[in-house]
Amino acid sequence: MTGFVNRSHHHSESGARKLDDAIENDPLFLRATARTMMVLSAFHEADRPMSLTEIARTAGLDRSSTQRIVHTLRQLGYLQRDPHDRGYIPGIRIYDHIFDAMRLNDLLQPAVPLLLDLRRNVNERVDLSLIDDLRLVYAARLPPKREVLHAMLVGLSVPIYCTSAGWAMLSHLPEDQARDIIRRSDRRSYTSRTLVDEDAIMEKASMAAQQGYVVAEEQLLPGEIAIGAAILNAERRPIAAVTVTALLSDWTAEDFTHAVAPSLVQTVSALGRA
Amino acid sequence: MTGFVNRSHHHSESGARKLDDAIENDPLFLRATARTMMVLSAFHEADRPMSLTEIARTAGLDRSSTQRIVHTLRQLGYLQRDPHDRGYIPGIRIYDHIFDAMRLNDLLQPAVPLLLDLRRNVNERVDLSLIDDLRLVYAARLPPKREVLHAMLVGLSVPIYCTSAGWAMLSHLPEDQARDIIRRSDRRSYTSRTLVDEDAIMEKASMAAQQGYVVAEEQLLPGEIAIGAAILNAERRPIAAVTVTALLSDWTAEDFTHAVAPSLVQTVSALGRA
DNA sequence: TATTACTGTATCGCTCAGAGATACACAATG
DNA sequence: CATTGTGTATCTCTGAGCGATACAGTAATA
Repeated sequence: MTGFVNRSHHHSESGARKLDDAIENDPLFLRATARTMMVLSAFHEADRPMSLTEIARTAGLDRSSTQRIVHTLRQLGYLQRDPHDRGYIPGIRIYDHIFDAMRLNDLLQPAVPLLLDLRRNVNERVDLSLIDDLRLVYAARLPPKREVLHAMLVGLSVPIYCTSAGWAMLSHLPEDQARDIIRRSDRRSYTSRTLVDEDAIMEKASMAAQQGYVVAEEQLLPGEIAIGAAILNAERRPIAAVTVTALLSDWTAEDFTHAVAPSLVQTVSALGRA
Repeated sequence: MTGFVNRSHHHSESGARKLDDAIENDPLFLRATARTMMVLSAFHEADRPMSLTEIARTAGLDRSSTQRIVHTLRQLGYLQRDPHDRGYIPGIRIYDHIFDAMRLNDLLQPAVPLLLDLRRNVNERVDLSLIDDLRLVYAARLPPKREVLHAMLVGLSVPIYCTSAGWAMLSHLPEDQARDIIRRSDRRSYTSRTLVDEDAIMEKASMAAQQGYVVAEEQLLPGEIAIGAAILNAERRPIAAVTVTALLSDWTAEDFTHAVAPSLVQTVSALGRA
């Protein structure tokens, strides 16, 4: 158990399969570009440096093509050898791109001060996540005092179907779209309390619709409680969500809700207007 | 003035030029892969959504090729249209890769708790940066209470020649390598106090060598003071640096140094052993 | 209202970039 | 010792994709 929720719900249907379809029908689709990104994506599956053969297998390419792509990406700084020369790892140039992505995201810039205010009010972990099909991807994370790396990492993704933020997003979608997301999700039980039943999840979404927020207890991790609310754009479609996360050892569910919900709702509504 | 230091010191010598060289001599170098990454890199130069033509010009490609690459990257989620449909911006899939890069970096994982300890001791901003040729790239950032986005962004890069962390790195390199880095740097004066003279910079490096840390006053931003120290790997080569940054309105240089230096030195030495 | 200059999008031949088979030196296994 | 991994290198043949060209829509000019 690595503690990372990522890597479990991949969005690539066996990688190469999707590629074939695109090539057939789409004359503008470049195989070479897709292959390049598939090599970079191969590291999603890994928890240690990867060998050329491993990358090839994971990306669904042959060793020769992989060799050339890896070689090129290495020249460019997007891949590098592990410090102990045990394999390849993502290179430092990746950092440039996340910087650009966040810099050019016009939700993030105004969000940070408001998120900091929220954290000061509630004094618990505050995260902002962006929607990506079936996932929520953390884009800004404000960890409390004592934390470990993974709680700080931008880019961690969690499923929609079993998170408070996810339920809050579902509550702002038409019912058929919401159900479609739930159905397509690979619903696994992260804890004994994880919701996997479609109707039970829709129930949570409707609570979110009524209240403007929704609470999730022990959906991803035992002992964890989270409250989430969605951020809507001008067309009232959900584009992001804010989550406050705490430990059940510190709060009862009711106390937590009463303490946090008002500030949270105020924050997301301010972000929606921005 | 955007407040971002990035985008000033690019590492690509006109982009296309470097590509030509590589293709000539290197049979394993894939033009298509390089072109793909050049399209993604085009956003380094931008501070707003980019049009196809802008991307093409910045990446040094023609519009047709750019169209196909952009189209493909968009299908894959690495690019997306701006919410207001004013142009292209980096897509959400980028976040996956930074997550992988940080997750697989075996310096970061053990570093975070130590950096948090350090920040608790000094109660000022703490950053960990990785070396990349002439640059330092922020990989972990612990902002103090009140901050804005850019102070939190992983992937921001700053020059080596005019930062405390950079001087600390230089102090652990052979003199010729250090001077080479300085000479190749595009030395601009960010403030009136920015050091641009090679010997003056080497002087700072030698101070870092003696003390194990070095202080930089108003090198990048007026009113800012920073203290940096290098992290060495097993072969005693500098691979990263830790910086503590504060405001001159809160500290005199001496007070700051006395308060922070011991904790900082202890932190980097612990990280070096890890 | 025309005009000019942008957008994004689409089509189509020709050709060289690159796919993929194959080989090799080396290291770490059994 | 054989086996299976690693990274690296070389070659031929072909179809992926280069880049020219065109077009509809929009925005800002005159």
